Amino acid sequence: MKRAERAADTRAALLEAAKRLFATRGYLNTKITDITAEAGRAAGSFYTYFAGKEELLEALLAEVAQAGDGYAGAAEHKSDFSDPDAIRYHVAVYWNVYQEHAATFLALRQAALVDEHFARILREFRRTQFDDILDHLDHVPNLPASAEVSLTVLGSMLDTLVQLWPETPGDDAIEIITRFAYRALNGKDYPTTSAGSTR
Amino acid sequence: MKRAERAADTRAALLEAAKRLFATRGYLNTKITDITAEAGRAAGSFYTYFAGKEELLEALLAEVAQAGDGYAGAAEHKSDFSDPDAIRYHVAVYWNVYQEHAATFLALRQAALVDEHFARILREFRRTQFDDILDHLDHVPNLPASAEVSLTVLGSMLDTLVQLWPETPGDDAIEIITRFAYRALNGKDYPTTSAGSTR
DNA sequence: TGTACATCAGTGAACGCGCGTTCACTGATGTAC
DNA sequence: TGTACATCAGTGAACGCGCGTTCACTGATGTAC
Repeated sequence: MKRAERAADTRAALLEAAKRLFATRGYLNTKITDITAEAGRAAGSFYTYFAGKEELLEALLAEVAQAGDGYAGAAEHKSDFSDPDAIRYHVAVYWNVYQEHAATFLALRQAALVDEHFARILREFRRTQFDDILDHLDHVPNLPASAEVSLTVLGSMLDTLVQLWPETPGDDAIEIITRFAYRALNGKDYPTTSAGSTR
Repeated sequence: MKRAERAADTRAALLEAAKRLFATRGYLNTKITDITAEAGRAAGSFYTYFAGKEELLEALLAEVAQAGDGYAGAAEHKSDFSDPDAIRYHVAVYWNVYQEHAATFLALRQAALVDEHFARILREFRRTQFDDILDHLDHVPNLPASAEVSLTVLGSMLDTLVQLWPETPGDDAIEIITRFAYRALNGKDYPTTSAGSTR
């Protein structure tokens, strides 16, 4: 095996091991030696690739950012939240991206509690999402509060649920949240479709 | 000054100092020596009153429980969430209790991330609240999902907002959340009252 | 009321554990000729 | 193609920092007579 491959393997093994441990015990409870043990390497190897746990988390965040680029240019999507399909689309994207990178987001949230640097990253991440969607409320005629406040409440809902229901089948969760959000934003229900049953 | 008074003073000073620090830097970032310094005592004094940071948090939780007893027997309250006043009442109680003990709840949530014992306490606390309110949905005719799921989503919303808006004037926050919740649960809006303006 | 001794809150330097981080070493891959 | 040396991924024991925790000591309050 070539040197470069070997190195790439070890780096990847450390990242994978970290994700597994973050998902089970959380970021704060995971020691660097736990990660190297889980990855089947010696403690010292860690520092060949990362200056510390923080830098490893940065690497995981870079993975997310890269994966996110796929969605960035996503074809035309519905963007008027007075249309349930538009809400459903956005909820689904959020839900799927989150599930895919659940361990990383969990780690980021925990790191943000203890480290101002990651707190800032988390704030900026949320702010970006917020700004990207804010205009989707422009044509909702009967919001429960200002657009900013309505969107904040909505975001907080999603944020918590995605942590609370790690095992709920995606489709069910998406439909429930969509219906909840639609009702709250529009002040009325939408007709149940074939995909819209809540049970 | 009598001995007993002196002791009570120190214990109280430690608890107050801890709350102040938890509120600003968080539970996980607060060292025991930070607490004693903030309270103006020597490091060793801490252990006269608490076996560790965990036991201090237990004492803070006991304060909350004691304060909560005041609400427990609260006179008849509206309990049908198809009535906006019933929602508003419950949101207000939750909001006020939370604001009062914000530092303690923040500490509990952080401790739960790292310590299974506190994770259990937090789960049980939420479960109690859940069980106390579940039947309030019995007479809502058009829920967006099952009562259990609807209530969970509602709870997650409250939980996050109360962390997110520490400075929002209580009345505004309560009205916004009430309107949001009413719409989501009932699939329609309620008439705006004098107290019901959202801006 | 006064004196002698006991008790206890409070102190802060010192100790030691846990874990992050280093570093001399090994063996395998890569390079030069 | 073969040999000698250089480079580099990986190892794990040892080191040391930060912080929780202890403990001998002080001085003030309480108690006994």
